[in-house]
Amino acid sequence: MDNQMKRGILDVCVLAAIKSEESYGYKIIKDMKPYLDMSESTLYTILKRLETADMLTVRTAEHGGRLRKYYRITDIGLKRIVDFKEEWRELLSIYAFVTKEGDA
Amino acid sequence: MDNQMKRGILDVCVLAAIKSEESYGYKIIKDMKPYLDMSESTLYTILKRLETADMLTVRTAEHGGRLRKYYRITDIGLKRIVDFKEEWRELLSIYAFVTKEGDA
DNA sequence: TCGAATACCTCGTGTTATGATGTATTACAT
DNA sequence: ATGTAATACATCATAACACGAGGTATTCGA
Repeated sequence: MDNQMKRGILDVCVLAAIKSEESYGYKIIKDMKPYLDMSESTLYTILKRLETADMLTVRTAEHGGRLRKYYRITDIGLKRIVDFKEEWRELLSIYAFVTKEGDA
Repeated sequence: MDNQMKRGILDVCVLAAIKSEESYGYKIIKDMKPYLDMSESTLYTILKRLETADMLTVRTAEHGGRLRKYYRITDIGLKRIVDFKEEWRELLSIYAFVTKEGDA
């Protein structure tokens, strides 16, 4: 998918990936893979951003001799998903505009 | 709607606005208003970009003592709209991902 | 033993939406 | 006649942000 197209939805995708249970970077990318490709550099940037925005919390834990950072969604993060659903309605309206009238 | 969210669809919206018949900047903004707010600076940037990409052609004509630049979509522009419909399917899949499983 | 997988991170770059600002003319109300 | 909105175009600086390239370090299977 187009780079620009991804803006605005990547954040929400990451939040969705940790919605039901906490997860960590490497796993989030793999979970999202079937739906959307996201580079590691992008993911870690987003995770930092979401943390700053208090949409998720982080905890570091050891796993198999390596450190993992587990991310858990917050109420603010959950609200972001709800807001996205609102925005989706606007998107539907725009999609209708793009595909309507004198359609080629 | 979120600023970032608009990326990737603004181009297509402008193309859709001139799809059935040529139009000009000021009118395009008004036509899109019910669906999406776009500032003038954004529109003229996009029009320039689409022209460079050969997705539209321009012709200047006088109207009521003022100059207007009329934009007409090209085959490449029409193809862009078709491609967008493809991308839309991916978006639907992402939307499903965001709203599914353990939904809050 | 050696590469792939796991797991994290930073930095520079290119794209781009927008507010602020500018230039002109026309239309309309006061 | 005077001013204000509407029409119509454009540029520039700025900030957001996705990504490739590059870096570090450990574990595990061939």
